[in-house]
Amino acid sequence: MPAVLLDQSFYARCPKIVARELLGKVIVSTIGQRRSSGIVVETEAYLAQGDPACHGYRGPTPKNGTMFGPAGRAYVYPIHAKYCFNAVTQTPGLASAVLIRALQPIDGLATIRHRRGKCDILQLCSGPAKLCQALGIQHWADGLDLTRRRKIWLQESETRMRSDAIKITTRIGVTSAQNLMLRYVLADNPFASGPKYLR
DNA sequence: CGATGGATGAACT
DNA sequence: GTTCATCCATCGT
Repeated sequence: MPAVLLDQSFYARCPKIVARELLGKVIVSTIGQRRSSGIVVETEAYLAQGDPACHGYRGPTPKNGTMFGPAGRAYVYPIHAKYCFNAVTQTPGLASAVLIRALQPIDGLATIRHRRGKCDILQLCSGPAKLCQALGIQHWADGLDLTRRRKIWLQESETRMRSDAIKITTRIGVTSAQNLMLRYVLADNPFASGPKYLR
């Protein structure tokens, strides 16, 4: 019996709620006939209103258009020769999303290690660009419908997490709105990114 | 067409 | 702590 796919009603909510509830869910990639997956252990919310760090803050552009579209789509953008993966939240017209920042790898470890060129399991998906490389996600995935079981999707976890304690901190790497507590991380999880005091 | 800058990551000291 | 390679949409000539 296949795991329960996260549907549009899951994504079509406030990004703070979605960011919190995505922790412990599983992201699956079936790119290149290879399945790779991991448990989401760290997310960040980017708000439609009052959040200058959000890419949609200054209105729609060709680059951020996906953020203004329907919930449950992937918003993938290039940064510093790498990519970051977000799930679009709320309703069309509101540019909000949740950035997936770190995973605990589950399936396709050999594929992930090959894509990453690294061996240490703690370093495979501990950062937004790292997990994109690990799962084979690139700019072509921008706009992809995550509510279909096609190439990339998110589903309920079939295994219980060791701990479900959640730590909330400021976001990593943003230069504006540094005061907002919008980063969600499974407490003490070694697969998360950032320094230890942020876990 | 060249310059710029960013929700980064790796390799340094 | 630091530097810097690299992508690509956007913006200013």
